[in-house]
Amino acid sequence: MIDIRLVREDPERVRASQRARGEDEGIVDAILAADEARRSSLTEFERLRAEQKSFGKQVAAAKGEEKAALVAQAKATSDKVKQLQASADTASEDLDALVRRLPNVIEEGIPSGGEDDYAVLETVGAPRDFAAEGFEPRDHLELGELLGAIDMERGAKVSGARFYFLTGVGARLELAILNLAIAQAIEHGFTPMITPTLVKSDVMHGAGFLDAHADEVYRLDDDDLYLTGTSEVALAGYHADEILDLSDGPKRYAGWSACYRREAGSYGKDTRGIIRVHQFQKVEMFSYCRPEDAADEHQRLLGWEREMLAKIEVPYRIIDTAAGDLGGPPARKFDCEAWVPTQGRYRELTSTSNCTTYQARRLGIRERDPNSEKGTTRHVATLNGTLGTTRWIVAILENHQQADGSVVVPEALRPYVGLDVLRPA
RNA sequence: GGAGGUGUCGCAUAGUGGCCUAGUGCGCCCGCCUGCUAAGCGGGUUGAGGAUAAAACCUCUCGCGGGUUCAAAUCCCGCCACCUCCGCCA
Repeated sequence: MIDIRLVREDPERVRASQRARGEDEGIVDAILAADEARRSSLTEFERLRAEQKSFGKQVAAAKGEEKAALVAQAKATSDKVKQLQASADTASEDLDALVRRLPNVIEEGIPSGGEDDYAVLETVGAPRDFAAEGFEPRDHLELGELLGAIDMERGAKVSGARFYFLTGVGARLELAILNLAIAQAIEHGFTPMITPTLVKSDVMHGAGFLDAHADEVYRLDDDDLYLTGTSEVALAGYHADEILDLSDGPKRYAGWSACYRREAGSYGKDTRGIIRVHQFQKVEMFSYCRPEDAADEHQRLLGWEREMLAKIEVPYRIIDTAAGDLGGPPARKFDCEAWVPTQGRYRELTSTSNCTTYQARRLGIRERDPNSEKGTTRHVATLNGTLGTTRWIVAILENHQQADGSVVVPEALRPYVGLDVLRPA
């Protein structure tokens, strides 16, 4: 949710953001009208309510017949107050519903357009030339099966399509990635967190995951709970309805959790292997910071992602996601995509978003405004970014494979895997 | 799952239908006093929204949501959280 005051004060900026996203800009005028309607009905209600209250004191003081007369008189006001309150409530709800439909206002200067309109900011490292090395690279699943690391067949037997078992060195490799990520996060001052993966609907809503992509989310109907697709949700809800002290800098958490995604609408895409699955594990950075510090914090999160990618020694590129591909909460999003040799293209390994005050506003996360002498509050900014996921196994296996099907473990992972080379069983 | 209890302004507490515009103590902030500190004295101290050039001011907020009433922290219903006990279970 964005600040209604921004719509009032700078509607053109909001319209421009909607245009860049390829979304309806007429909603801005609808919001302005609804805001006007809310304020006038609120004023009307408050005026009569004040009248009712002062009249109530006269009733309390009166006795006998006089009191009976006053009570009768007060009755009429009471009905009218109820009516006005009802219409003021309706007007507020109407405005709220409209404002909640509005995605975050984009950071100025990011690319306009949709999925394919991203800008490549940087390419790091070069893909290996397997032809020059004299062998055809195997894809991650073939390697995974050869190494006894990935079992898709039994995953499907037990849970259906897009489920899998990580076995033996596969399980060790996943734990290694996640533990390396947690270790790095701790080193940089993050608080490690193991989060709930079932959350209430208001937290799911607040984090912004039930708007455009609600069909991506698993829902437990009997309990009115949702399975989270990332620990970002629980970490955003962690400080809901609190006033934080950010005077010592951002509050940074590293969440470790299983992640669940329905992958509705991706039938036929990435059906092979563990690139696109219903359940995986992730270590996610999450930061609460001051709004004016958010863009810098975003760069810091990106920096920590790059540090992790350097440790697994894979070629990758960084893209600046186009406005129309952001989703509701982010104002800007950087993805790091690793080279996947057998696909001949880059695939997302990390994603870092600056949600500015969008999530915090919905979740009621505030701080004392350092610019205010009266100690008023304001909403904080929230950001998130990936430090490691199950999918990283794909990039590691394919980029570090050798002609005999063995895989060299990147040095930084070796203490966590406990092996220098993974060899076919 | 069942029974009982509790939920008030940062903390502790008072408040059983109108005098609550929610009192008091502690803590915290500002000031006075004072060689310094403490004590003492005076004032301030939930959050949200509206109004305003800014204020004064107005409305809402006593776990959350409904209801009764001219009037609700107070009465009624539902929900949630916590505590105690019983049962069941990893």
